[in-house]
Amino acid sequence: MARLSFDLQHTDISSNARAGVITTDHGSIQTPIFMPVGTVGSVKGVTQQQLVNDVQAQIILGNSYQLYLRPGTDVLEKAGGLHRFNHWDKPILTDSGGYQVFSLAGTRKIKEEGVTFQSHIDGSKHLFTPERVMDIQRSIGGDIIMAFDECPPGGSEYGYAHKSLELTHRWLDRCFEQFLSTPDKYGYTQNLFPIVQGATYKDLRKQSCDYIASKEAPGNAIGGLSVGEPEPVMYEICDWCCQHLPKEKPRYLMGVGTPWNILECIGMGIDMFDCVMPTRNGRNAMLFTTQGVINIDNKKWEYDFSPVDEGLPGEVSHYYSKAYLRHLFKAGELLALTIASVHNLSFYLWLVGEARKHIIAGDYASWKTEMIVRLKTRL
RNA sequence: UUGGCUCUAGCUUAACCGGUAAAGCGCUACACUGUGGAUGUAGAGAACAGGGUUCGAGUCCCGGGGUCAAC
Repeated sequence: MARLSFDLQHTDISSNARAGVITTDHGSIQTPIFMPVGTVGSVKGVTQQQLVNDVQAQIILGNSYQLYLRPGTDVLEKAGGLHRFNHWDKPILTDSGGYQVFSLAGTRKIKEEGVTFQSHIDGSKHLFTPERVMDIQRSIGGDIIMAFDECPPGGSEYGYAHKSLELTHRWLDRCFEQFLSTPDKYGYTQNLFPIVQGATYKDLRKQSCDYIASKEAPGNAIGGLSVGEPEPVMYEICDWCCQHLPKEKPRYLMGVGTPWNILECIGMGIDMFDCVMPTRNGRNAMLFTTQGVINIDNKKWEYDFSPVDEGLPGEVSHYYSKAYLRHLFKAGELLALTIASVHNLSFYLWLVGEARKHIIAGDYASWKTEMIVRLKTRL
């Protein structure tokens, strides 16, 4: 039972992209990697078997805010942790709830101590402090757990971003103090990743990168991007952060993004991604394919009996036709949501796998440029 | 057969006294980035065939359909 390690195997000669292997007590992860989001302990609409066999997911997310509210840490502890509760034997990463408090909760009050907020489920009042969030994530039992941060909205003013960043850093100290003084609960090692903030301001981001790096955590995350700022700004800040974060540790860009976002950011040196887009947009009939973006709800697919995506190796994308999947969406069938989610996740995992191959082959930059044009095509 | 009620967009319903037709759902598109089967935005689409009164009719009259009740 050991701390998470990162074996950096290849650095692309044509870009800053890297290929590596992350090792945890629940197995290893080939990077760059995309991590499906499993908010309440399930990836919406997708079974664990489908995640393993069709999607070929190597690690999934869980959400502290959601799991704390329901079913509650008591149930998770009695179950023996989330891995046993949802029967997922591979690595799990849990988000701290910092983002959810900002995006989901109704009224919230941010103070030095922590955040008081109202549950989006029943309106009940709760207090999240860095210590409390560490305890919750200890109970959930993720292999990777995240620091409790404040995620200021895109376009935040410098003054606010600065104050927010300082608070996030003070909270980070408390997270580490609590994390290091509490034991692993289920016999395997948990790893705490700190999160860079600083909105769209380079000096704040650099300051944050330096502070985060000083924690010497086994991995580092970049938060507060794709929260409303223009895409070029997101790229610029991501690139900047990559330049200032340790090379020998995995870099995790939180909550991003579109397939082309992922390829661009891999080129900057990001190793890990998570995003709700493949599943959420999938449930809303948006398919990401090897040929471009499809809105399967569109009338033009009514009589198209070709497979959802012939270019993808996985079975799901060949098994069903576009016309059939459109029909299922129109009919409001549950199966539509599942097929779209499994397909999109398969595509995302295939995409990062291809990226890895081209990093190792040393032609990532040219492959990426060509690929992005194709993936952005609206079919 | 007689009497009452009723007829407006694909569906369900609005519109002061007669002044030039709105909405929800559905449909056609678009948006969605540490979750949202949600939501938002844009668009297409209508008066019971017909006739009359009137400067002007969804609105009044004749005629037609539906429905309920009595015979």
